[in-house]
Amino acid sequence: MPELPEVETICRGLQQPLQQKTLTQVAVRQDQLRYKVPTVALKRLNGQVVRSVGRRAKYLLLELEDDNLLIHLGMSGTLRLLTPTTKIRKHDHADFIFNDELCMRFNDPRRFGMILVFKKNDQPVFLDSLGIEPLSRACTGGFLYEQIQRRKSPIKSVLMNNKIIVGVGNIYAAESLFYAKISPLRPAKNLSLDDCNLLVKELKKVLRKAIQAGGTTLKDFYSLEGQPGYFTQKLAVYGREGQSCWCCQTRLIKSVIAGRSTVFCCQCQPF
DNA sequence: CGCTGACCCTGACGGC
DNA sequence: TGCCGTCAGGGTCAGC
Repeated sequence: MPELPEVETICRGLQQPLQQKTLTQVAVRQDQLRYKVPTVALKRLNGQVVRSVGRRAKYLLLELEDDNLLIHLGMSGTLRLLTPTTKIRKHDHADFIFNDELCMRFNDPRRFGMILVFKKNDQPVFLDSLGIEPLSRACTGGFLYEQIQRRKSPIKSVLMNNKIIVGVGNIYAAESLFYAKISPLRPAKNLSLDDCNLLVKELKKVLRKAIQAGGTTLKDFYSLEGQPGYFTQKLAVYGREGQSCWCCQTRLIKSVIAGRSTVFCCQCQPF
């Protein structure tokens, strides 16, 4: 479900409530996720204090005293903050209960999410192989330009490649390409440095705006309080196939790129 | 090495 | 009303 702005919103929302709280109990009631939930390993978290809540790519990172807890929401995962006695819903996989009877409940119908635990000095290698954060200083047009030199796949695929830049999913890839007026189908290596500069600029802009809006621009987003997103019609192209372009009124078209549907304006985003 | 497509699941939705 | 096909914002892996 969530892309980077949504995960960032959840991360910020968890910081205040969880910081310095002691985890007293982890209750797993459905351990089938992308990887089986490590029920046994989770037991050793009991009694540990939450030092910080952070994010890397779309992973939420809860730093405890001796261990780190890694949560990925996959396509359909949600976290809610409630009391432990709140009625269980379908697909509620796990509860993380804290010393003040606060409960963080993980729900994931499609089971593409992950809950992982590891010792602090034992960071999983896959975190190291991730690309750079799109909102970091390291993410520049020059960086992208350098990365695309040998890539002939469509620029949209490159934008969504987590080994290059992390956290950019189908929606924000489409949106940033629209604002940069670049066709998602263009072979990456055909982009100029100017194209890359503009694309990175628009990508950052659209991500920042979404974070400012609290990640609520998505129709399926649920906040920590369980409130659905507004879906404020702020998306220029995503989900607007067949409707007219805000810029030139041309009918927006859909094309499948690397298995993901992509909406764009062939007038504003020439090939 | 780069890239595509299949796959892991359930639920929502549109067409008939 | 119900059944069926299609699609969904992510990530991994086999195979070309």
